[in-house]
Amino acid sequence: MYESFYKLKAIKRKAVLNAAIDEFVQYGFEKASTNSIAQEAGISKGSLFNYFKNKKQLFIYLIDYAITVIEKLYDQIDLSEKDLFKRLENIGLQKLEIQSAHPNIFDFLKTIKQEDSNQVKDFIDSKFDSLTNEGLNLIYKGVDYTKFRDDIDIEKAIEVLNWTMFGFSERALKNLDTFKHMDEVGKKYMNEWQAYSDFLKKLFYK
Amino acid sequence: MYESFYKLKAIKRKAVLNAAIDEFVQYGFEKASTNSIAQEAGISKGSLFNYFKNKKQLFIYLIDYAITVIEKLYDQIDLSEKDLFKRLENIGLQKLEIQSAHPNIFDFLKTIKQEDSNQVKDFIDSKFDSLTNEGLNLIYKGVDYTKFRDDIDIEKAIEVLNWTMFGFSERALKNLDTFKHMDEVGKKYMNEWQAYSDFLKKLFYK
DNA sequence: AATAAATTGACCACTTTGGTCAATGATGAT
DNA sequence: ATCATCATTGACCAAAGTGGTCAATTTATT
Repeated sequence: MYESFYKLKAIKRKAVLNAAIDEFVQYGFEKASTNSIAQEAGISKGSLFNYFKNKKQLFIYLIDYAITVIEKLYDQIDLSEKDLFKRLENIGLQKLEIQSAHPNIFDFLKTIKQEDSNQVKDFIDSKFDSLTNEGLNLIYKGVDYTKFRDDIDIEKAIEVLNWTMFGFSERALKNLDTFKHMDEVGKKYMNEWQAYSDFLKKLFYK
Repeated sequence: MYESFYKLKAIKRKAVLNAAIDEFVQYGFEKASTNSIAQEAGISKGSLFNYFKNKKQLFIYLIDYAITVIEKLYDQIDLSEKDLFKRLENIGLQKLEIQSAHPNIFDFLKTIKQEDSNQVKDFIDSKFDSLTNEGLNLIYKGVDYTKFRDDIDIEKAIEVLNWTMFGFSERALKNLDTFKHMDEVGKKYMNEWQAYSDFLKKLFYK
């Protein structure tokens, strides 16, 4: 199916993936331009349509790719880690790693859920039926909630924690320096996050 | 300049404004389609180009409109209210009122800052030079921070509060029922917000 | 009924679309 | 050096969409 695409060198393959992801995130399936994708990826349109027989196939490939990425993320959750903050920190690190390779892949997953082109809607729905919230629950499975203060609404605490993580990572990604190496940047931001994590832990925990 | 547009009935005017805002938010200036705007607003393209002489004028009008809206919001901040939570609640109420008329207007302000079409970039820059962060600082001016616990990092507390507000309103807007009346919906969500506000107040305050 | 004002959508020249394919370039074996 | 294989290119296509116009029609006002 995608043999010619797999044969590509990793760097080029990544460039194509990210160019396509960016374009679909910004404009949606119908208005995404294969011309722009090819140009942004630094390849000719002929090549793009050699790797993928048409726009729809490319889109479908991306969805499957993004889903396997997110499933791998869920698989790597360390269920033996009972501390919520430590567990989220691990997941954050892995997300950072993914995002250093594919900066927009989580946005892509978010936007395709709202995609409304009839050409691809059915396919998307079929893919997400199975995936929905499966891993999201996993994140909180087996967490030791007795560490939380008794006079606190734990559900609200988790929501605030989530929104804080989201806000923090949004801000961090804006400042991402694409020239520096991932492990360097990763260290910096995980350090910064530590401060927020400690801040909330002090408030939430006994 | 825009006489014919001002003569329109309020409902129609609002429809045009929101259709245009939505289109520009989603696709940016260059790729926004005047055909789509007219169709979405329920008017003919001829009318659209009667109200605004061209796409650029329409875009510029929207920017000015959005800026006056946000300036009015800043003007209405009650500086005599020294409690941060109460002050933010007031602002939230006013934002809700604005958003019930123009659901996407804050997104519009956010996205035009990243607009990179040469046709309009200069205009945008000139508009935002003066506005930047002017009102954002106002929100926190004169707030009584002695109410906060002494062992707390107030800057982080404000950030967490902001991210929580953002997360909450994002979620609330997704569930917005367009059929119900604004005051009804507003009451419901301000009630829900109260719970989050109290939750954080209990943690942050002495 | 007559006049003025507002609205329409077919129409224009031009650009962009997704997709094709003959030609060219690169690679490695002989 | 020759040849055969494979990857890559971009000019090219019909079709669709673009921002914008304007004569003709509908609606409102007198």
